Amino acid sequence: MTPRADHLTAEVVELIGTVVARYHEEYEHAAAEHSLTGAQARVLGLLAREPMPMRRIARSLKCEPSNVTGIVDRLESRGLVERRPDPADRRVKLAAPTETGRATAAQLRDSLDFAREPLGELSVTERALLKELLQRMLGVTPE
Amino acid sequence: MTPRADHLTAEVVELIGTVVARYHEEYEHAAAEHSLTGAQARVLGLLAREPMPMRRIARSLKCEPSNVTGIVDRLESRGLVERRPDPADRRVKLAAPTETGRATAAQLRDSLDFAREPLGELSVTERALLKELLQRMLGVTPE
DNA sequence: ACCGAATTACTTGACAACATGAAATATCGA
DNA sequence: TCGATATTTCATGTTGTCAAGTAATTCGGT
Repeated sequence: MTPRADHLTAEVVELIGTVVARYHEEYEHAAAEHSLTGAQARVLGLLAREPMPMRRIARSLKCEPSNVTGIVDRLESRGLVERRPDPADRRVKLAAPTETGRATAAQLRDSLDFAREPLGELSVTERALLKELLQRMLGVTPE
Repeated sequence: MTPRADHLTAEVVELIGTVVARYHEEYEHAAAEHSLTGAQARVLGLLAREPMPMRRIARSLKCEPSNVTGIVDRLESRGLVERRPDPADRRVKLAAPTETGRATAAQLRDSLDFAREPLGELSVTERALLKELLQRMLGVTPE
């Protein structure tokens, strides 16, 4: 595989680690302001985009489906999410945000200042550059 | 505060989210290969750099000191870490990696291919550019 | 210099959330 | 009907918080 990382690469890795830590901190904080845990906020954000079966939530979160049951339970007991039957398949339950849930998700998205604010430090050109570098790094091939 | 994010910024935020997710995945995976949890791996990595009192571990992890007790307990029961008295202050306990712990930490660091491998996609110039952009974003002022 | 009070470091215990894996139930598809 | 799939439940372990408790240090006043 890759040989031992050079100094520059190591520095970048370190920086990414810092970004990750900062991101998490901000995310948890934003979630906590709505009395949500990180996991709950993630699921709510996911469902705000599009209702989906439990199974798919689990795939998105990369965790076991049995875990999702509990998270959705807690969201449901707070009236942010509801389970609806899937007309096409009676085994599956579609989790969908309620009206309140959608509102909370929107507020949450807005208060997710993490990258928005620091990105203000960068010019438009730089942001575009950063975007391209990250895409390349992630192996995203722009169509 | 910052006005509603423009399209470009939103894209970059999204990308950062993806980077964060990928990073975590890789980190947990690397930790699991040594039968460690993410938190345990983080603490071990921290101590491999430099032994430190429990309180400082808590500050690094941004969690309560009482939480660190349990994590270090588990690492200690597996012989990866030991608690030593601080000669200067009998209240504090210094957590330090054992020989095995240091070896595990080194392996862990090496298997942390996340950013190393994808960064291979970028040229040296690009990596330097990325480093600078991330530093600016994080508000790091290079001396 | 001394003594008592506040502070600090760590642990313990109770409790909630998250996470996994195995087993149970219900439904689908071939 | 049989095997696969979607969800839940249960047992268990780790991470996290908070409040209370113990031990050691520091500081202020005399």
